Amino acid sequence: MSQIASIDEPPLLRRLDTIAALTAAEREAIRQVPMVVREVPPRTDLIREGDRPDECCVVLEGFAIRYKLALGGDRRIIAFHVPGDIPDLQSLHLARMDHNFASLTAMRAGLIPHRALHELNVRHPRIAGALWRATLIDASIFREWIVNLGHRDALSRTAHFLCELHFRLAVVGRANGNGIELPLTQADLADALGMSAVHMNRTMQELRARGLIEDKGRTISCRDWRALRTLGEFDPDYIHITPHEKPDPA
Amino acid sequence: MSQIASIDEPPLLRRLDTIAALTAAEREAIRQVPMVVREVPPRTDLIREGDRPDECCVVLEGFAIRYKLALGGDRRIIAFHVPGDIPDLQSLHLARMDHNFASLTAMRAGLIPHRALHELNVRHPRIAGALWRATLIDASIFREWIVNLGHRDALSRTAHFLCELHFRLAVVGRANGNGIELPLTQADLADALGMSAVHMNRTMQELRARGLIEDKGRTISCRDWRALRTLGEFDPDYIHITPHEKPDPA
DNA sequence: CGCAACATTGACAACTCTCAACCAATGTGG
DNA sequence: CCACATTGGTTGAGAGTTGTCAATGTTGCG
Repeated sequence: MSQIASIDEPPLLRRLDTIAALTAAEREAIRQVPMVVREVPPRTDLIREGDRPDECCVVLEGFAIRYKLALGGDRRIIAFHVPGDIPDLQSLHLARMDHNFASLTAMRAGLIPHRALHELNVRHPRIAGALWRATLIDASIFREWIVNLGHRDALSRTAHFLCELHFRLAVVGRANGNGIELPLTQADLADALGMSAVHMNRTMQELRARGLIEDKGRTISCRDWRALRTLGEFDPDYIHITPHEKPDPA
Repeated sequence: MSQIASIDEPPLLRRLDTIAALTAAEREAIRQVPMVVREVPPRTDLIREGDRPDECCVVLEGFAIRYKLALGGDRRIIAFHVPGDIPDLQSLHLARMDHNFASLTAMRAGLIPHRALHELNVRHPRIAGALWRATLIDASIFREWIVNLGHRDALSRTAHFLCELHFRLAVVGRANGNGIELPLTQADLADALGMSAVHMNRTMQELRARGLIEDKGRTISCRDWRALRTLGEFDPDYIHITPHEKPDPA
């Protein structure tokens, strides 16, 4: 019924393999979808609130965020995206964007016309189901963020975020052993985690002091993810990876 | 192409009318979907984390919540549901529940087998689109909660919540003028808004002291929703009501 | 070298939590 | 009808967490 994705699988296919068991025909159909590849500079808006996009964007390489702007112009990061994600998949059925979507690092993006996705959905109902499921996983991650922001203190909130990032990167083969790339500045992190940059800084120091993380430059590493998971009450079930692709639970 | 829902429209149809312009045939197909009606006592779990439901539940009357349980057993409310909502629609494509779903008040629930919904989706792609959209609106509300919990203080957080509730009730014709039913205890509210019950109490007092709300029993009313919206930075765009059904923006 | 972006620090204020008690409304049993 | 238990709302005091402001390091890069 399905094959395991190889390391050099295109990011979208690799990601879809983690949420559905696709047939060879379905995989081929996905490969054939027309996609325009575009190199996006760091910190560049791709979609703004109020836009009505007619294409979706796959993250092929690099990192992206979604954010909202407060009345005062403050930015509130609401989601973080890794290769294989389709951050604006919702635009397929929800015409008006209610938030912004931007690159964080330099990013390679794959643009797929809505029309092509609609055709794919009609021709391959199981792919439609998989895409629907992708948006549902998106929502599940939001729910977990609600818990994280509403009910955990700065330290475990940060631990939880790092565990989620590590897990999601591992799923698509982007974790380097114990380390992950963390392209967010502390101010970005603070914004995503609902705290001030100063407190974010002190929280990172506390994590380092406890020996839970080490960071050199843009990379963060952790000798004991289990300890970090305990601190952050992290349980990856909410990311809904199908068993056949569940990554090493180290 | 579409008709405006009448007051005594079944809640699901009334809700779907606010997110899609359905044809008479599509509306009839929805009416014909087999649904078992069940009376549910207050505060009763309908679905637990780990369950794999084979039906979806429409809220016909009353209120429901979704929540997660922390390791220590603490409950974290992640969503609030009003008549017309299908809180577990995600189970159609995401087999394993990652959270719990329970009645809050006495509730009339309509249970629809997944099979029937899948058939409906196959036969009526535009209904499938509308249901997909419903799950996307769900996700949009989660995003707004992320902003609310992460970036607003207790007072405006509470104001925002009340505005959302009022708006969503108004959409399905369940607001009584300036008042709404608020069946949550202060402890429930505190839990949903990520604060302690004591602080919730003081926050409600502050809202009353400022003349923004009045509450008698299980009902809350507000003379000036505009002021409350300003305080809560509430803008209903994220609820994605289609223009033809947009309720009075008072 | 010198700028610019990011990280870090200290002092202080503000917000929110915890604990522990008390009040008010409601419902039940005797 | 009252005594009592239960639930939900309220209060006060004190502690803990987090935010703000303003300044100082540090690093990378033109």
